[in-house]
Amino acid sequence: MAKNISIQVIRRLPRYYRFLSELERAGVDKISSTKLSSVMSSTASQVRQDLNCFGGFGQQGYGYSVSSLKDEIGRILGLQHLHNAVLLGAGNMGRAIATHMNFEELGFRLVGIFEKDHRLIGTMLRGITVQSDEQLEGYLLEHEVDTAFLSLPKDSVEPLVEQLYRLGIRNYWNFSHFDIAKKYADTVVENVHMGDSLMTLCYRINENNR
Amino acid sequence: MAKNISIQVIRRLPRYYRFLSELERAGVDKISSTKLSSVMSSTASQVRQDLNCFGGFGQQGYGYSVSSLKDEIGRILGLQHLHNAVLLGAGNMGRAIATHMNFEELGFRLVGIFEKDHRLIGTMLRGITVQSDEQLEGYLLEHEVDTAFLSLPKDSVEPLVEQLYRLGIRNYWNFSHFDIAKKYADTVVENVHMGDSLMTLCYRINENNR
DNA sequence: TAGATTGTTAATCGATTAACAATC
DNA sequence: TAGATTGTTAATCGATTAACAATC
Repeated sequence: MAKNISIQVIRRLPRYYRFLSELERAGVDKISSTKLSSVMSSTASQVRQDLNCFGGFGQQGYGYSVSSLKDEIGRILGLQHLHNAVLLGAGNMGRAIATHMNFEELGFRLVGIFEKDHRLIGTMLRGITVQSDEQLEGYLLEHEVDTAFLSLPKDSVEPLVEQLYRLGIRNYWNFSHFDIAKKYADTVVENVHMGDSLMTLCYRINENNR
Repeated sequence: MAKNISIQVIRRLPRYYRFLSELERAGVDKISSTKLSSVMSSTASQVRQDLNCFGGFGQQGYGYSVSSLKDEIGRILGLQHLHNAVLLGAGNMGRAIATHMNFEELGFRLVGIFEKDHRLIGTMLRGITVQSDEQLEGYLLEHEVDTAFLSLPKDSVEPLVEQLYRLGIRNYWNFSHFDIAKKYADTVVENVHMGDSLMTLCYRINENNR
């Protein structure tokens, strides 16, 4: 049982999963750690170390079976059991998330969308009717939801997370700059900070041109 | 001149910048590394080490001036000089990016949007008319653009990057799964892989519930 | 069996943390 | 001056890489 896997290894798992899915689709049966590392722009050592955090999935002298390694990593990620999630905020970013992501392949099921702006309430996204944020509490009390996707500005997120936390939501996919984990220690928070990403790109462009 | 700053440090710079901007807005004049580290959920040592990669911005016995440290980090990131960028793909994600990001505060200026789908061509986003992808080459030849934002599916990105690279674009903000940096070694690529982010969240939720 | 490639231990490298002299 | 806090060197910690025995 997971002996404290480092976050670096965890963040590589989705990439292994993606590359193995591609190889499987391309009809590749087996792959060595050396070949897999070249696809990953990594080293064979790292591939073997990473995989052996979870078990010995290879066969000496042969390599790894693509499809069964892919399945193993999917299982390690926990993609087979879907978490019900609500999306808070149906603005531009919320709509992009709702329509763009294949949640069911990523471990989640989007079950409800909530929004403050009356012009958006009642519209449909991905077959889901956008509800008023006033209906959120009632909805959460009646449905099994454990995760919230937050695509609202920071100032709206702070009071919203208070409500969500009170209602038992502990897992957050957070696009805002509100620091959920600092205020609520027993939460699992995955931040997507696209502004930080752009600033990092800016730095690296300038660094590159020196 | 930047003595090979580690990517870990670089990725923390936008966070310093954000927190310092907040403190400045809140009217805070000075801050110690200890206080800044608690805002950052980091250590005082790390804050001082990070900052001293770029110079001694503090004053012994006093701490750091919030506004001038913020300015310094903005300058290090290179936010004062805007890079002209085109957005390729005006689907859901592209529209969210175009309308949602404050590019001018993040080191970029969005100057053109291009799309294949005829239903979207001619629509306006952020005051910019969406153009046909057939006009891309002509546009790039006539305008000074050094960066492309890619919000299209992987299969469209591969041939598109070939065209962009040929036209001299070396900097990419990439939302697709096409591995630009592997094929073109002299590019600067910042990937945003939201699917990977969700899978990581899934892993961590399950890990947390064990 | 011989060749290939894993699983795993050891060595290296680099990042984080601690300590403290310098100094405002 | 005394107190506070930096800048910087040294110590620690952990991640990556290398090496190689195990084994298919």
